[in-house]
Formats: sequence, C-alpha cells, structure tokens
Amino acid sequence: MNQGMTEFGRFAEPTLYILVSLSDGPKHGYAIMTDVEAVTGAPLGPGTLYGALARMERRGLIEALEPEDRRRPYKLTALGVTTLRTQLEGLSGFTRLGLSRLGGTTI
Amino acid sequence: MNQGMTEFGRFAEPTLYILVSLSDGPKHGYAIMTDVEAVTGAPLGPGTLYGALARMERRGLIEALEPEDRRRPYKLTALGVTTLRTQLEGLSGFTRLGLSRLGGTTI
DNA sequence: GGGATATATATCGTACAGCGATATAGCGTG
DNA sequence: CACGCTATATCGCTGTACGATATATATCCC
Repeated sequence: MNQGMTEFGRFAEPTLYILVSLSDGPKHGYAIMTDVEAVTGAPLGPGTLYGALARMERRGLIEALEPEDRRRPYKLTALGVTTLRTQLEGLSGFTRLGLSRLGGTTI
Repeated sequence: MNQGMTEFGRFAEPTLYILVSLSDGPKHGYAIMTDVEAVTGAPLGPGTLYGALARMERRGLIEALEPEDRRRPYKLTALGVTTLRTQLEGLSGFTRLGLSRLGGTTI
C-alpha cells in the first residue's frame, strides 16, 4: 500500500489512473507509465503497473490486444468504460462535496 | 485492500473519506462511520476506521479532542486541512480530465 | 423488567495491493 | 560501442483494508 497522502500527486488507486490513461485509446504498459506520470507528476513504477494490469485483465476491465513488436497494448472493455465512468462521476461529486465543506474551514 | 472498483460507491482511500468527513467539523468514530456510509453508500467498518484513525493521528493529519462521555472526537489539524485541500484539488482536476477523455469513448 | 437494537470503541488475523529493486533485452544515437 | 531509452516481467517486504469478533452502555418498546 502506498505511504498515505502526505506529499505527492497521487490521489487514488493505480487502477483508476490506468483506466483514465486507457480512456484515451489503447496503450501499452510503458506508454501508460509515462502518461500517468505526466498527468499526476508521480512516477508509476513497473512493479505497480504490471501487477495492476494483470489484475485488471483478470477482472475484465481491460483486454490485451495483439502485440506489436515488443509492445503489448491494452484496451478498455465495455465493463472498463462503464466502471470508469461510474467511478469518475462518484469521485467528482465527492470532491465537490469535500471542497464545499472545506470552504469555510481555516482552523 | 479493497476488492477493486467493480461494484460500489468507494473511489479512493479511507483516509480521504475520513478527512472529508471531518472537514465538516469534529466528529467521533461512530459518527464518521455513519457519515461516510451516508455519503458514499458503502459501509466503513470499525476495522478500517479505527486503524485509519490511529495512522492519521500518528501522521499528524488529525488530532484527538477530550472524550465526552464514551465519545472520542477527532478534529483536523492544519496539516490535515491543507493535505485534504491539495488532494481534493488534484482529484478534481484528474476527474475532469478523465471525464473529458471519456467524452467520445463508447467502445 | 427485559429483550432487542443502536451507539461506541477496540483488536486480531488474513489477504493482497503498492511499490521499490532488480533482471532482461532490443533499440537508437552520438 | 557504450550509454540511455524503450519495454516487459518478477520478487519480496511492508503495510493497508476489512471482516469478524469482543465489549459495554444507552435507548426503545412490548
């Protein structure tokens, strides 16, 4: 598990970052790594990435495409898309709630 | 770790839910449990809650207040507030990005 | 009064995710 | 040709998530 939320750019689970990265279109592992790092600022190491990809495939969120060269691309499944949309909408509402609650708080 | 993101209302780490719950004002454990469940739809069990509270206190995100009756209330520290704000702002941008990327995707 | 239910906190144990470290190898380029 | 980038894969440790369980008081209503 990660260190908590003390000092970085990572806010949720790697799964969600990977789903968002793939919502752009199919990508292979290394491209996902660089994409996530570009978006969040925090590097996503291979230990996290490939473990997560295997789990996500097992759960039917993503699906492997034919390898091109050394690259093994993945695409979202229909389940992956709806899962991602549900998650993002929920998170969006949740962050709005949090930010509005924070509005007055200064301590 | 949780089951993934297959079918529920939980999108991020319990820590974040607890921070948001406390952004409302100080609360004791049981009140946090019911608040989080009301907001997310998913129950937050005591095993998750009290473990997370201990960690968060150790990390200086929250601070215990004087017990009233049987209740042990917690409040956000200044660090907790800034951490939460940073997290929520990051998440908010991230969800916007994700939803905009999803825009066209139908599979 | 007493049984059920809600309030409230705490701990144990297991499963497994997160992630750094490490290994391997092809490719491009100065 | 050496170095750095691209690309995938696995190992192993640590720590988190969370259900189960225990305990105690308070409240409700029959």
